Amino acid sequence: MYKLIRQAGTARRGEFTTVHGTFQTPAFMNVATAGAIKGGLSADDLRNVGCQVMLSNTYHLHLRPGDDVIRHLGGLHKLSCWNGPILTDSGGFQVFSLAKLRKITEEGTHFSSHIDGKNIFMGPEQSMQIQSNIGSTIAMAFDECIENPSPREYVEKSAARTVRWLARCKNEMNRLNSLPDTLNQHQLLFGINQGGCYDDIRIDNMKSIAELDLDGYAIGGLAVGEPTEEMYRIIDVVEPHMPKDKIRYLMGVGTPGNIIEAVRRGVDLFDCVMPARNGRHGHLFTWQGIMNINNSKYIEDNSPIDSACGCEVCKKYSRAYLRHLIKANEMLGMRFAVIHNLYFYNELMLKIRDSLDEGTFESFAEKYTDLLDSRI
RNA sequence: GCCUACUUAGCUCAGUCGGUAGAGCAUGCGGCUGUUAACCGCAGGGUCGUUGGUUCGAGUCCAACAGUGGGCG
Repeated sequence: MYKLIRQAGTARRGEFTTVHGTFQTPAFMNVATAGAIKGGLSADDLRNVGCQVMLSNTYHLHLRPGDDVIRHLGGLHKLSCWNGPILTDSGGFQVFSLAKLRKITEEGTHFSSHIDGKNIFMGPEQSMQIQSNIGSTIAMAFDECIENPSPREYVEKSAARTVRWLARCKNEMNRLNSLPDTLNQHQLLFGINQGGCYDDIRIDNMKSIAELDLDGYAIGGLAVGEPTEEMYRIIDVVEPHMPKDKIRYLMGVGTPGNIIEAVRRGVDLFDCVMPARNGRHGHLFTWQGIMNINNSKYIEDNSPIDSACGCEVCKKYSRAYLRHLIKANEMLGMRFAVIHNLYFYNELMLKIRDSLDEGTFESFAEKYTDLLDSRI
């Protein structure tokens, strides 16, 4: 349940209460696709980097170890030892990113497993059943994510189908939550706005899904090919039609600058693979901008990654050591980089919240939006 | 000492019937936005051990020498 604490223009400071605890918004969800943050972080590590919400993936967990297995083991919370809120993505994005061999019908989607090529069918009901078995705090609607730009005719058709799917998701979730042996009978459901880069489709779609009175609303289908300014414009267009009393989630976004700009436009919740993936690849987010620790200029640099950072890596280890570890392909290098980057993202959200509480958000945004996305 | 194999990019190696050289790794740089991603892309880098010979033309065929490995004494 979302509680709006205060507003600064369209920017919102709030909190969201669930059966697995309350988290403060704006918030960033740390991506643990297969039930773990890639780079070797445990649930304890997640707590240490200040994570409030973990995000895992329906599709991946369905394939391995199997959602039935997870259910028998007591759910993903028990399995991973993360006892805070977990949001599961629905699998809709995988249909998009594993686009090779797929067939989308009114019923759902046929596509092949990236692990063994096996044919998989997933529709709204299947996605809800899997997420129910995983026992996540928040389930995402099964949607179709399309690339930008896409032809208007297709976007229109797809967005309308996603609304019909959403109604089916809601019915199925209600049914599952009412079963006596369901892991989490209070599982929440967020709807997802689609409509590509067409303002009127976005707005119509948002109005339609708002009527279903869900627990939260996401903006999907952004940061998938369109220019950044276009993404901001779509948020501006959709925001007035999003319920004020529901949490708002911008899916898959983004860079620190993207997040600040989206908070300014009224978004409460984010997730992105960037801090983890780019970290593993040697790109580190700092309060001075983005650093590529692979660069030879750091070979003998004894200073911490970011002297302004309080993470466990910056407190003890040098740029030279981290560069060495990553160049030497040591697991510890990736782990350190991901710990640092996630700490940075979670601290970014904390500072955004503090600035909203103190009424200094605009000056914070002024100072950091471009700086944090720039290269050192 | 004799026999034999090898010598091409920093490293490990390809290189067809003779037509002025490629890869992987390494190095340097870049990319990554609801993770098929410890991944992907680009770039720099070679008087083909040396000296001769054959040939219109040799990394490639021949000889000698040098170095390295293996075998036999």
